[in-house]
Amino acid sequence: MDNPSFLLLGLLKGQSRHGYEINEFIERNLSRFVSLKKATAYSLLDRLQAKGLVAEHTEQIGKRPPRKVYSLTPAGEEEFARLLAESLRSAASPEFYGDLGLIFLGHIGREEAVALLRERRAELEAGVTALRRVPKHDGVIGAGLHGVDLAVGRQAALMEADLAWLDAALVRLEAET
Amino acid sequence: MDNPSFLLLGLLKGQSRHGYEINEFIERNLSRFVSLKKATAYSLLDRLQAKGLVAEHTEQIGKRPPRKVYSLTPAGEEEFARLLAESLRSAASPEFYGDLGLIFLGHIGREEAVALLRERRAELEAGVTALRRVPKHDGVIGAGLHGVDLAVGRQAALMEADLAWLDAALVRLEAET
DNA sequence: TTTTCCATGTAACTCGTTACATGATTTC
DNA sequence: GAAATCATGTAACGAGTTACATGGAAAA
Repeated sequence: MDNPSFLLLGLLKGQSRHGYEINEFIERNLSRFVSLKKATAYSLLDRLQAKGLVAEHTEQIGKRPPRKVYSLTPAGEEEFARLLAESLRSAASPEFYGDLGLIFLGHIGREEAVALLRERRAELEAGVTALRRVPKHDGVIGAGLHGVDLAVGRQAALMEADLAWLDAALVRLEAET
Repeated sequence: MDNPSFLLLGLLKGQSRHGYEINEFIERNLSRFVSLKKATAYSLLDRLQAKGLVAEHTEQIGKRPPRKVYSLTPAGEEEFARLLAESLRSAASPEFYGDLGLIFLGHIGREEAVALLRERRAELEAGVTALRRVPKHDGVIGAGLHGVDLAVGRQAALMEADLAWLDAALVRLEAET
């Protein structure tokens, strides 16, 4: 059970939604953080239904196109609880693949490397500033001290640490003969 | 052009290797950081050759099985340089998908959440300790102040920041009514 | 009246994983 | 004689992306 499924189950927890609505929600509120394409969401909802984790019923309002409304089944509730516990429990160490550039730093000239890392620094700083400006999502999903805001806070903290590390690395790199 | 390709091109930079050798190298030196399966590497090498980024020639030593030795073509050198610059330049913000658990924290009881986050804390702390103990890879890929060691240092810094954030978050969570 | 919104989907494609297959040769 | 090493692959599968298709209703 992977992240996309977890996301969909979470959005259906305590609230039925139809596919289009789910896609809208993701685009409007979560696009900064996750990327789940429409087609993927639709077909994933099908698969979740096939697995018995969500139930589907069709409804039509006025002359609008009919919608498929999904809601969690008991099995879905259980699975969501399991995934949530697992997600909170495990550390999911900050990505490493993005560090391939650092691993291969020896294949580029020192000065060029420094120049590129300075660009990275600028981008990172802009990213932190932008994140700190993100409006409060409080209540969008849960209530109280959690939800999107909590994740945003963690993200900002990590990016600030990245910035600090990068500054130190630049100093060391420039001190190299 | 994605991470797996970048990895393979980087391993071929300045040094021809055959498929088996590449897989061995990844397993022995990089398994902590990247996961690229054998079958994937073999077929990816084929694709890279089809794209003209690597050249292939077969050699046989004694009565051992014949090997396919790959090396970068000029186009491959160029592509690698491009990918390296791009990788160093871009910030590649520390993963967010792993934060889905935090986003859905509102769907679980406060005490249970705290208990799970404490488990996460322990795991994270163990991870940091383990990382700090990673033996120096200096010279494995490049030489000097870079290569795997640099990436390990960044990773450790990020994990320590994560730990600090987590502690603060726990304090706030427990202060909630 | 033209564009945007609502709402769902299909088809073709690429990518990565798993499990399996092969067969000689060196090491224990 | 058995096991691990060397060395490369294939086939089947699932997941995700892109581009395309549809068609009525509401808004500009």
